[in-house]
Amino acid sequence: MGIPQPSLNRLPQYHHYLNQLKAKGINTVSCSLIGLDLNLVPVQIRKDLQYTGIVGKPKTGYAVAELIAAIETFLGWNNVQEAFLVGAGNLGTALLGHERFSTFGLRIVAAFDTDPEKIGQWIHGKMVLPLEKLADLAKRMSIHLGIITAPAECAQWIAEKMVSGGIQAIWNFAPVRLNVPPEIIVHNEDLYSSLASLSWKLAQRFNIPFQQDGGSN
Amino acid sequence: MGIPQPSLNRLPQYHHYLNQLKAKGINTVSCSLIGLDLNLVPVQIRKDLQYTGIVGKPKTGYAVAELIAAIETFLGWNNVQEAFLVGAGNLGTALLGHERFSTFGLRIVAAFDTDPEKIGQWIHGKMVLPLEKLADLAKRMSIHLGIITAPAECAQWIAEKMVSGGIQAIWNFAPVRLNVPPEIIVHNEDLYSSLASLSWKLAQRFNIPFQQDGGSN
DNA sequence: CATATCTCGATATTTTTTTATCGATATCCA
DNA sequence: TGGATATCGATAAAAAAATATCGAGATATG
Repeated sequence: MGIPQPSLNRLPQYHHYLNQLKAKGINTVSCSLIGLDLNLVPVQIRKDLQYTGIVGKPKTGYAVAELIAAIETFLGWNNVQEAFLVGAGNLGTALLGHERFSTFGLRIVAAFDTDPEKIGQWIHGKMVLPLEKLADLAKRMSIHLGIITAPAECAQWIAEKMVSGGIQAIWNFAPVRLNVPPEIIVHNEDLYSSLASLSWKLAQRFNIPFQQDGGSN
Repeated sequence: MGIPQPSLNRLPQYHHYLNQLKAKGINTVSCSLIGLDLNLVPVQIRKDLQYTGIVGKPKTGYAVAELIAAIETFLGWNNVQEAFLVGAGNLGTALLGHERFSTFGLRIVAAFDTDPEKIGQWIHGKMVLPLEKLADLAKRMSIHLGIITAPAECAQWIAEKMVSGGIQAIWNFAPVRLNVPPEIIVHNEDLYSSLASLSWKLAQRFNIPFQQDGGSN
């Protein structure tokens, strides 16, 4: 893997924080400061940042701009990936509207759906196309990334269309495990899974009110 | 913590899978089978399930229905939490429309916004109210869960309103770290963070095409 | 009814991730 | 200019999570 998954997940957090610093005109930052603001121990931050290849200066810390650039380069955020999105429902529409994705290396170039009502519409400047055209278009436009925001029932079928169109990575918002060839990168964004931790913690709070662990994480 | 975070995150995956089995009329399941379908090693599944308190039978495995119930009880999904959502934009609308949340212990009862255009509208059967009313209503209705789907700039301010209204847990979709009292449970749902792993893996794929690790996870 | 096989649950081991420690070095201040 | 201090980077230790192993019990089969 090269970098631990948890470190990978923290990098965008640093990225966001550093951009705030930059906006405030702060040019240099230490792990101690980041840790103070982000509630993490400095050593961990230092280790995470080391994966990006950045080097800091003792006593001073890191150059904010350099650090931002290092994270972006490391994550591949400076060469923008074009993506197709399938499922122009509520969630799909939300993602299509997220203009800020382009700052994070993602540009959704078209949406697909099977609903005749939706096909032909423009959502946030992107045309909704019939799903049958996906594979062919993906090939011709060399699209490597697909986003599934369709209902769980259709997800597998959509994934197969994506794969047949040469798509290499799928960002899947449907709560199903996709069955695809092993070389395809699948990232599941399961809101229910996320909700689970929250419910559990909340349930704990109300069932065992005397044992308040106070962790905000 | 009681249960490791990764285990907690896997439980909904099992839950979903088990429901599929149930729908197919399968009454009993072993960890080996789950593992085969979900691409996990049986021991890990067994350990995860043990946290829910379920006991299986050698040779047979677990009773599907019992197992589903055990997970739901463990996660607190059978006593539904009512929640307020703030930010009736694209993402907020998407979440308001997710009727299935109620199956997972979550019922969004009202939406809030500051935009006069939105206030008074009904979105998926939920009224959009002015944000000023949040704290008071939360108190009166004993709402313990808040969902933030507003822009990053407003998130901190919204969080404070929630806290003042007695809300105990916040599901935060804005990409900012919220500054709240330590006893408040905050769960950040950062799409950019999620995107990071995906971008990184995709970048790896295109930069080092000869080192195909083939991991679909 | 005995034996082979499967799977659980518990314990042990390995791996991964987090946290601690320490010497080296850059900056600040007297 | 010299010493105090903060912070990095590297190495080491600790904690957490994943995986392996094994005995015991349940079911099927001959």
